[in-house]
Amino acid sequence: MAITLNDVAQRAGVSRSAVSRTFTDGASVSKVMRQKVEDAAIELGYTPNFLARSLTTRSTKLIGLVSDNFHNPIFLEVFDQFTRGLQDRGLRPLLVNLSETYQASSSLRMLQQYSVDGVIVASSTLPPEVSEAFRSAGIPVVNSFGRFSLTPKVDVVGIDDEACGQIAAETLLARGYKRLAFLGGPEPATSTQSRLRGFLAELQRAGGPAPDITFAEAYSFEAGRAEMQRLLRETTPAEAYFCGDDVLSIGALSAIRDHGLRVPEDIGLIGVNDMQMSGWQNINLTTIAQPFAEIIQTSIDVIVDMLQAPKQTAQARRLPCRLVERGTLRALP
Amino acid sequence: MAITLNDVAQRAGVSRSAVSRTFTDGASVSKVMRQKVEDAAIELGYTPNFLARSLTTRSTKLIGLVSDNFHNPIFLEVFDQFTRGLQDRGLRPLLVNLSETYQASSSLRMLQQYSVDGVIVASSTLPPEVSEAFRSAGIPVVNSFGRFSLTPKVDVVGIDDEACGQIAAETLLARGYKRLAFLGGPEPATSTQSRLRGFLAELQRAGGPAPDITFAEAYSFEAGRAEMQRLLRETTPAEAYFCGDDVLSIGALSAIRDHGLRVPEDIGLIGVNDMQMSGWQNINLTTIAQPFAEIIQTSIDVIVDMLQAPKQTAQARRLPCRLVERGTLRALP
DNA sequence: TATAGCTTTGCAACCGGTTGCAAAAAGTTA
DNA sequence: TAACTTTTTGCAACCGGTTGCAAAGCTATA
Repeated sequence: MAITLNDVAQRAGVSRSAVSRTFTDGASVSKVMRQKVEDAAIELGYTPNFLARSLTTRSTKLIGLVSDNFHNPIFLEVFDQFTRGLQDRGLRPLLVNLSETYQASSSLRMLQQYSVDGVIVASSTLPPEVSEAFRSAGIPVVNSFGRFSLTPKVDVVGIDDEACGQIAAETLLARGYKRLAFLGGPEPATSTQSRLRGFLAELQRAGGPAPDITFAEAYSFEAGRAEMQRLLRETTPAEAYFCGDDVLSIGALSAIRDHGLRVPEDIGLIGVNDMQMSGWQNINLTTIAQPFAEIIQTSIDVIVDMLQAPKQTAQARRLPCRLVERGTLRALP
Repeated sequence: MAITLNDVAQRAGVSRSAVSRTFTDGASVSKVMRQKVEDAAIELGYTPNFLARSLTTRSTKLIGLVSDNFHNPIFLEVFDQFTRGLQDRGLRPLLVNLSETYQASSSLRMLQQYSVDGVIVASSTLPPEVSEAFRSAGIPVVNSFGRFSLTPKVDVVGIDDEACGQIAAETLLARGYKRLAFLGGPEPATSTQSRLRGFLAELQRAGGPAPDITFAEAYSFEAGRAEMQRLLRETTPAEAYFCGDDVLSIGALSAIRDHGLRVPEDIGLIGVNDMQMSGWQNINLTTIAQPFAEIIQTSIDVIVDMLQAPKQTAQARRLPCRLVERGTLRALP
């Protein structure tokens, strides 16, 4: 069916090696040889088979892109940029969607079977063991949006979650908010824990009062809304909430407004991520932006480096967050 | 580095064929042989190389998943379901993100190089030629979310855009709206044109007045917002708008509210898609739902069938839309 | 126990490429 | 033109598997 290198060689009246060489750059081929081969190739519509080639070259240009975040809207930006970035470098993303039915362990086996050149684990909620398993199997791996560590077992690119909590605290205090609260993502998530830690540390340093602390069931609109509804029903609400993530914040925002309270007049709200919808004018959420583009670009750079040179020791990189002022916090006094 | 079939054969003291056979089901291997091989394989941590295998079996289980919709939030649901559905059937999605810099033609070449078993083109905006190119190259292809045709060149699974426009018209008329308008996606998009056609036909049939017709620059929040702002500034707004898509509707919604008008009291709005955010209580958009799950499931079924049996003639399937009542249209009289 | 029939196994060729090596061709220099 | 380089080319082995075929092993029957 498909045209192979043999067909082209025969058509051009040359050896198989000759054809192979004209299609691998840096190989020694004369002008006239190359011409003959290219003519034949075009005539026949030949395309080299990458997978066959990979057998000997030991490089498939396939990168496993594994995530479990498919429901969070930040996924939109993240996957758009990852796929483009990889494509721009001639790499191909092989997508893995982890879920209850598709476990991390089977994804390792599967990506091994496909001889991926490397793996990007894009998730802030997956445990480090997922990335480490790839490394143990000898596959270059980088954990994007992962947790910072001074002694990481795999390369990590993410934000400084504690600094993020600190920015939230500083911002809220600067605006004169007194009764503060933290509304986190799922309690076991390390990202939520680190943000909380940074938040508390800064409040304490500034001599502020201890905040209320609660956690939503998931990083989702419904979970944020449900938790805020519970808070409004069962507690005296705080003056301002630091929410673990934007989609959570938007859920909380809807609960507050439905309860007849105004934002930011009655309650202030600050999120984390700066996803697309946070900027929509009917949401207009004040938030701490994750530098998506930089994290993704850096992750790709790291994996590309690892493909070229065997890995050195693992390194964790923290990229800076920044405050994005919108309409859910009252103005500076 | 990696363990190969040879290593296992040697370790188990058997031939290469024996090892191969224990790992291909349906092959003839005795109990004791299988035991020996499996022991050696486990001991060495052997995983068969799928790509090498594909050379002779002519099947990679790789499915190209090509799209250009990465910015539209419906992408969230679509990709989550596609990746899971493919995984459940033992297929692997190789993702292609079409853009200005990465053209359809190069994606064909690239997917050929990787010998994908089939391709799913998931887009309502890409021209039919994109899918047809794959078919011409002999690659099984299905166009998900594509346009219906009585004589399709490739298999298509989508909704009936005209029926969708008809539902919109019926719904608006039933609520007693008189001055209607259509706010479409980009004018050249066939999905927008078909929805408009169905909308107009039904209005005419019912003896309703001709609607105003305008188009947004893109299927995006900003485009919907900008176009609605222009309408509010330059025209007398209609009583109700049928918007080409949810994200567009949400943009329009924000413009209307910013303009000091109420929805649904002053202006009614109905969208298409029923994406996740449309159900968020602070958006609460009345819309016509696309049956995402069914479209995706059907698309996968179609491609799987094509993998088994050589393709018959192409067929276009239309799956039914349904109205989702929320809060952006006034109640029935 | 000899023979027929079925199952299991290994050999060797093949899938579509790449690449080290040595021979052939072309280019330089004297 | 001969001798020496340098470049180009083809051969053959290899990458990690699969598979048709025939030989070997086993079981059942007479």
